[in-house]
Amino acid sequence: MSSRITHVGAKTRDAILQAAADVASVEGLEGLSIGRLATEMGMSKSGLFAHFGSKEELQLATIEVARKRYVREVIAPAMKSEVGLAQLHALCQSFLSYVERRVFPGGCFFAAAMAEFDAKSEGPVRERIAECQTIWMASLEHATKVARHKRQLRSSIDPKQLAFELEAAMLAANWYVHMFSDPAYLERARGSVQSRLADDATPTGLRMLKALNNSATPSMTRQTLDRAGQNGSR
Amino acid sequence: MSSRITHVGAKTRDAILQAAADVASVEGLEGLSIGRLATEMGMSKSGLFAHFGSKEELQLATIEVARKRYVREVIAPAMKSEVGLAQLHALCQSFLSYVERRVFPGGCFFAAAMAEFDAKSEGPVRERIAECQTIWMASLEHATKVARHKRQLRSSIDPKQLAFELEAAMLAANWYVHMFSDPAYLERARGSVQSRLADDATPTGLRMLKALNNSATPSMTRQTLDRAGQNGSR
DNA sequence: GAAACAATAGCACGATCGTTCGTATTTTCT
DNA sequence: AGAAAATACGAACGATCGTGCTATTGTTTC
Repeated sequence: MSSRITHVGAKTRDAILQAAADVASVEGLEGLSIGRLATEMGMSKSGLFAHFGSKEELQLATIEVARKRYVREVIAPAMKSEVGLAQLHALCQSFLSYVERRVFPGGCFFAAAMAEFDAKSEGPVRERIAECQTIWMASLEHATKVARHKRQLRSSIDPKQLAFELEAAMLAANWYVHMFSDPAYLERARGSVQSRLADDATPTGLRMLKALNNSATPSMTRQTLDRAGQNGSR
Repeated sequence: MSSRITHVGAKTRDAILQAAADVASVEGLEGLSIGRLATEMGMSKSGLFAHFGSKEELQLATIEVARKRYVREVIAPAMKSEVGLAQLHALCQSFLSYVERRVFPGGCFFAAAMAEFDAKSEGPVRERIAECQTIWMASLEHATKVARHKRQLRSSIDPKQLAFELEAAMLAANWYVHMFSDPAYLERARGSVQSRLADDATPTGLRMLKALNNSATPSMTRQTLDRAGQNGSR
């Protein structure tokens, strides 16, 4: 009947890891304790532990489900945009939306993990986190290169530098939004992204950016109106 | 004899806290364990513990010595520059130099602490970290306002936005330098700072930035030559 | 229905955590 | 010099950590 052979335990295993990703985004991957997680899942410590051979395996598995969530919530939506400047713009907006929607309760999982492990000694966990971060930066950089090749960004730009500046603004927003519980920092980051792209855009690119913003703002307005229109309906 | 009444224990207490700040920049303020710190200091756990009434007190005291170190290594040097754009520039260079010089072995103490506590529930430690971050951002913002008032930056700029973008680049450099052991990210951040300031500078400000860079680069060259000239002298 | 297997629970281990207490050593004050 | 105070130590506490081992439950398979 089921399209996939799904051992009974695979479902609980995934449920555990989803919860693990949530708590790790708040407490960190080291702060993630097996006992605490077991209590939260309503099962025994040893029962939960049996799904993974060690805490390190649990951490690595947690990273993997977090990565899938990140792909689903950030990367995939942006892939629907036309490659080039539109996609670069979409990646940034998608990330900021992902922070805003609290896809992970503690903010971006990978930002937190990078901050936690960047000074720590080597190990498989640290290595995997670094890989994920590299891949993300590479996709920003790749979108930049395509945009440049399509003459939407000036040929004189340094893709690595632009990717760095975009990511910097997004990361900073991620920290400040949570530290000060102030969503205004998301708007600051959106402003930074806009400036950075506009600074380096060709006239063609500028027109595209203008269009992207005109298509985004009305949609938000409509959404606001829709929500306002719900009063009295329930 | 001594100019300051210095209870004998105050010296060891400070030594403990200096070590605590170092390890906290790597392991985090929660990862800081009293037993580990006592071993590192070559003293008993209870003897060390007696200096603070609780772990929270230790954490708060650690933040305080870290803050003093930050003021000494980042703020104070920049205060020697003329107020305004020069000082804003100096604050940024000073921060990046502080990361480069590894004033804390795990990178910026407050960046690490902010990342660790930003999603955590309220508490005195989290609150103090937020305060320190606010003060730092305020000094960037203040320098920006003075620069604007002195007509070194355009009157149309948003000081909060500029401070956000400068801080974003510096924070990102702090993470990436350590995560990938690649000092090139410091140069990326320096480039970002330069671009951000130049973008918003008036002609007067631009001339000043040009001068600041011409005075910085030869000094580095001289330093390099000096070091090269040392061969054979010892 | 029995046998085989996967999944969970129970219990205990050594280690380390923050913390307390009583005591010994050192420094400071009178 | 002697009293008082500051400082450090050693041992132990309850709690929690990650991790094993054994038994019990529940689900497939013959």
